[in-house]
Amino acid sequence: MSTKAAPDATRRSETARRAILTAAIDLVGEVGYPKLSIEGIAHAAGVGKQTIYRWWPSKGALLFDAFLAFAGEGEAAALPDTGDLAADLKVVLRATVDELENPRYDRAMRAMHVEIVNDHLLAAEYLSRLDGPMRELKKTRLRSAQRAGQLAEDVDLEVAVDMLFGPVLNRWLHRTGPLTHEYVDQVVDMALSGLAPRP
Amino acid sequence: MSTKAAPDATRRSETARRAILTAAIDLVGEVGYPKLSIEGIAHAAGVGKQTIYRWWPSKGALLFDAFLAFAGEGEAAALPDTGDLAADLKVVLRATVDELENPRYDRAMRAMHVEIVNDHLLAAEYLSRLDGPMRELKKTRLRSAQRAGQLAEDVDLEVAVDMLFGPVLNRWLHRTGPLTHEYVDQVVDMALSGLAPRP
Amino acid sequence: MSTKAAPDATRRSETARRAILTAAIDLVGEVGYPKLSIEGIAHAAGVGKQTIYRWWPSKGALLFDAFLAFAGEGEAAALPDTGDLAADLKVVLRATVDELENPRYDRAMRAMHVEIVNDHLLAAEYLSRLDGPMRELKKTRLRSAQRAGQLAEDVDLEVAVDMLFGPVLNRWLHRTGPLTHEYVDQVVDMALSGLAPRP
Amino acid sequence: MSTKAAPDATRRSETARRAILTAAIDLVGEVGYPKLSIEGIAHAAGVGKQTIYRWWPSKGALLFDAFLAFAGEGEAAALPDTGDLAADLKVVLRATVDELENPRYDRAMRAMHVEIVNDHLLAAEYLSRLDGPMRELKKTRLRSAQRAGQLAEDVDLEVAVDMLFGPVLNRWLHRTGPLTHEYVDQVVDMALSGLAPRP
DNA sequence: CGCTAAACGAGACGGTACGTCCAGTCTTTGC
DNA sequence: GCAAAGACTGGACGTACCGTCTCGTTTAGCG
Repeated sequence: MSTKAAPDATRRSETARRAILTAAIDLVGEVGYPKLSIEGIAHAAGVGKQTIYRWWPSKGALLFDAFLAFAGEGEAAALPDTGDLAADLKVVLRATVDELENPRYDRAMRAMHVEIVNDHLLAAEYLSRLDGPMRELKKTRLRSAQRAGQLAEDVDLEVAVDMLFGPVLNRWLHRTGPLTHEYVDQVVDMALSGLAPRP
Repeated sequence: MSTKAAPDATRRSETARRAILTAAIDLVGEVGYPKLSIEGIAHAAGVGKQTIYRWWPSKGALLFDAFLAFAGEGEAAALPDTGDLAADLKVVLRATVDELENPRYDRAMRAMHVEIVNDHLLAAEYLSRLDGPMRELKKTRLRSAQRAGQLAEDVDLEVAVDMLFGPVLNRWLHRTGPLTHEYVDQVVDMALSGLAPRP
Repeated sequence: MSTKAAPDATRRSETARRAILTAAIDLVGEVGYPKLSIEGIAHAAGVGKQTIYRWWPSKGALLFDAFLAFAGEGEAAALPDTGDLAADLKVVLRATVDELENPRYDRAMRAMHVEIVNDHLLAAEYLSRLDGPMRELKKTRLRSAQRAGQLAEDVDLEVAVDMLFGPVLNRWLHRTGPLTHEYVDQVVDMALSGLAPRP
Repeated sequence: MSTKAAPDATRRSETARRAILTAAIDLVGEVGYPKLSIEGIAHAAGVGKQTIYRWWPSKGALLFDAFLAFAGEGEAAALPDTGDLAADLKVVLRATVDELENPRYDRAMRAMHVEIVNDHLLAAEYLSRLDGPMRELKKTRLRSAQRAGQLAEDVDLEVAVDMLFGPVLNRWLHRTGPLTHEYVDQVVDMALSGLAPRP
């Protein structure tokens, strides 16, 4: 039995919640993650610090919610399926890099990744609430391709998703090279046809 | 012309430098990156804080040097080349995941990545001093394979490296799944033969 | 208009305030003024440094408040007035030197003077809150003596106070000689009758 | 037997010594005592820190020497003796307040007093090398007046000096009022004739 | 006159304290 | 009766100096 009363979510102020999430996203975009502080968010949101601590266990969790609330809003329910797997994947990956090139989105996304890298719980949360659903959509599209004979039957879809998105995400995070449409096209083509020579 | 006199490197204490780098690596392994402090490193190294600030501009730069000093020591000069590309790549990637599974290495590596993600200058340093040389070794091995007809002639080696290592690094950083030998074997096979069905 | 919000005095913790003042006086008595540090006071008072910086602009101001709080507590409302001016003044000055001989008081007092000597604002504060009121009491007693014909009518009381207390304070601060009851008696007698021979 | 070789005064660099003393006086006049640092003096004098530490045990001792070297240069060998005691004393005291009103002198003098107040050894040094000789001159003049019948025969000259200079020094140090020629005239007159009414 | 030892400038070193910022908790007050 | 406001303890930040300790480089005096 806990001595500390759990906050009663029914009484939660929706105004405050929105203000906090908005302030968090705005601030991380303005000052960058390393200079982001709870105090700064509270001030910008016109909210007491306690109101933040009452509802979020960590800066990462707050950032995560903020990210979900804004980035996740216009999320598609399914990936395009024109029948041409390569073309569809290129569309999706090009959209992804376009998003990542937007400085606001980029900064928030990097901030979230920084938190995830060092916080197991947050990583789990991320997997189940953001990465998981997205991954499911991708696997659905790949499964459709598999049925259409455009993907080898013995391909592990989980790994296939990694093959397509891993290189791109990695290049973005580590800035190992420019993130262009040409690059993602190459990745898609290479992933589909393989590095080894075709007979 | 700078108004601030640069420290005179010839008078630098090698003892202090080693103690600081060692302490940094040790501490990041013990307490993790978010709880790592310059003050803590200085104390553990038996060194004044100023001695750290005199020689490193940021915690990230220090971490980077520490990482270079220790992780880079036993670095191979070339990747194995037995003639069997797939087997060689699997050896390398298995060794990589083994390293990443070592908690000490894992924590230091994550710490460095966190710094790199938010610090352009450090990222550039990382590219030129750590990632670049490693990438060159990988490309050399792939080039050899290309000459041997085990790799398609039109493959962009830069992207090929991304295809092989990106998925693994990504899974490690984001913990999207277990990092096993089986997984890297799958990645290598899939990258070489492609996702599309072979005729 | 200030950009920095002034602290809200109504929310101030009386507990912390008392602990800080007490610690300041105790520490200056123990380690002496030159080794007195804000950090030391904060630690001894079980208080965060910020709580000191929030309410006092300088070490001198804190010391001054501490001094006021403790030394000023048992302050007399008026100087003795038995009708015998010389005797009354000797009583007061003897009490003063007794206080100054108390090492605790002596150290705190010296510390305050050091701050005052180099800080105009603090000096002004000192004049209005400590020296001024005391001086008024002294002048009141002298005025009474003047009415009783024991003091020349054309004597400037301000200067008269200096004549009586200046030599004693000076000898104390500069240690130009022993501070004894005999000495203050001499000062009083000499100030009243003058150095020139009486006819 | 000491392990530490005493510095060999015969090899001492007169250039460095002068540069240090000059820099000390200049700096204390510019930045004030509380912001005066050994490092700053060394830099301004174009001298290594060690050269200061080699020859002076403390900042106070250095300041004291600097003060002696500059303030003591034009020191008179005797006080004026025109036969008119009051006039002579007024001349001396007016000259004193003029000096104290010079900001450069004022700051250096205050700095020295601060050191003296908290350092017994320095205070003793001050008494024997600066205050003592000056006091002797003053007593000599008073003794002359005593012989001329302008001073009561039973007056303790030590205390008499305090009566004349104590009030002025005190007003200067504590800024209890303006330091004017009128003020010192009043002090001299009052000290000579006494506060009590003359019959 | 050339050797040598000390003093010199420079500045890195282990430290202490500075004054600021923020984390996370606790308290008061206004709506 | 909740939440804004914000004071509280705690502790890391990056800076400034402390006093000590080498470094090479003059420089003085002796042999």
